[in-house]
Amino acid sequence: MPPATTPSRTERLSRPQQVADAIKQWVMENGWQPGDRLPSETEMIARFGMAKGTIREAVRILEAQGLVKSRTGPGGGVFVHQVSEERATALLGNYFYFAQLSIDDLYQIREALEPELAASLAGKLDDHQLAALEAVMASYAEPARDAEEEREQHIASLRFHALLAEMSDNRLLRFLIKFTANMLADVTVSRRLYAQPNRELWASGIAYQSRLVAALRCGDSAAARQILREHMRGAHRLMCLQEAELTQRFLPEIDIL
Amino acid sequence: MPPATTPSRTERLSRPQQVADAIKQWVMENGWQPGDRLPSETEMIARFGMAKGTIREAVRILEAQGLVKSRTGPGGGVFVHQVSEERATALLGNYFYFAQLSIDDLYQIREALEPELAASLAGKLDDHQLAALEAVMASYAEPARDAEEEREQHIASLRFHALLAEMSDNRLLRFLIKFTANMLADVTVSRRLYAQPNRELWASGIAYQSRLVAALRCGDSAAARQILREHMRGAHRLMCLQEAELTQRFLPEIDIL
DNA sequence: CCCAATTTGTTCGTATGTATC
DNA sequence: AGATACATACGAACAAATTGG
Repeated sequence: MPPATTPSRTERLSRPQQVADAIKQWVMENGWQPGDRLPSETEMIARFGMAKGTIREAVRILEAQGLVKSRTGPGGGVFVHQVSEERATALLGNYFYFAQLSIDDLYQIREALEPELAASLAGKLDDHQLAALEAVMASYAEPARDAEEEREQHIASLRFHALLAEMSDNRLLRFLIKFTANMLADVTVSRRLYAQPNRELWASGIAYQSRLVAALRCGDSAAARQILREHMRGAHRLMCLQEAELTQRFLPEIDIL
Repeated sequence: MPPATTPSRTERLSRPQQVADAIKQWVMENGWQPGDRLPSETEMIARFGMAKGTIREAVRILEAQGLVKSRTGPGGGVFVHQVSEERATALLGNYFYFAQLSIDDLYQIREALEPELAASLAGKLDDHQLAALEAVMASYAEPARDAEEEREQHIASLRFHALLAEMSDNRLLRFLIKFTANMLADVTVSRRLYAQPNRELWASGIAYQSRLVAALRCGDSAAARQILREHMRGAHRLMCLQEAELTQRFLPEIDIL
């Protein structure tokens, strides 16, 4: 288990926080692994010489971070738990909630990471995996007829990229690409960037993704990288236009600032 | 404030978790911002009809995620708080604690992101910022004489990259590069990859960084990208050699597997 | 410097819920 | 069904920290 969350500051830590840190360290020292049971509440109360409530708050802290899980009943208790990807995504998402990431910010990351992902996967995927990618593409083979369909297709298209990321054995790359796609989905949906169908974006997306799957199949790493690089640039450009148009349409008073 | 951390599952949530989610939503609905005070414990007890301990556990959950902070005394209370970068780093670090990221994983990310960062900063830095970079470089102008110095220089060199990242106005890029560098520092230190001074790595690092600062100064974006790309490739190669050598030295029995 | 008010922090005893045998 | 072993929740009292008079 990783080191304590807040070791640097010299400020007085609350007792539950101290206990949480102590438990963390305790788990590390003993090399306890996911699935292993921590001592029961009663034992911890004795071990730390603190009241039940304090111990419980400490356990809640670890639980909120996704590091432990507790179950009631006989054989129950507090168990070491591997932080799930969903939990990690949510926790990191909190950090960027106030940050106001722009379309440009997100695409700068996508333009760097996704071509690299494609290049590293070329020639490494089996028929089953390639078929799965084509199956996702099929879900938006027809252009959207209204805003609702447009939104669904947009999400599905991001799923294509998430699925591709899933196929990498680099867990960090996998996480970062999926996280960025998630944030992009949040931004575009919350800012209604998909209010009107954008036929050009749809058509170019389909074309790029088909070419990409072909390149992945025949193991052409350089082509895969290049295709995804162009795909990202194109999508970036169209998204910014969309954003600009929307800004102009709904917030004309911004001109006078 | 971002949506509840665990909305998807249909499993029964603990009451503190429910309360925490409710508070989150409450904050979002009212558009409360960092610094704003939440209702007092007493009010929440009345509002949710629950015991004090339950409310406190809920607040602890939010506090563990870095979303609120509480202070005692008059004028005290629970306050909405912007998740700090340190907290976000620690929380995401938890996710990768069990994941066993390899040197290759980390450098695949660095090779994709750092050249992009360099390119985007070329010509945008003022004299003060360029001087700051050179100051960090000066801290390892002389080759290390022992393992301890080698470790220090290694950390300082990662600080160079963190400082560079700090100069980007893309908060996501900034965070990802610093996070990756942090994880790399953890891995190399914990696995003693810097036990013996590596003169070649030191010399090439210095050379690349000098050239980089020059390219940044004269605004040559393409050159900056290319230099950092080569720098990362070189460092990656040398780190892997170091890793291989160390594996061979300390774990010879791995051959028989 | 102390005192009083306010708000979170901690304790303890008890009771309830839940899963296993 | 009942006993057991756990976490979970409640409530009342007390402690500690901070602010202002």
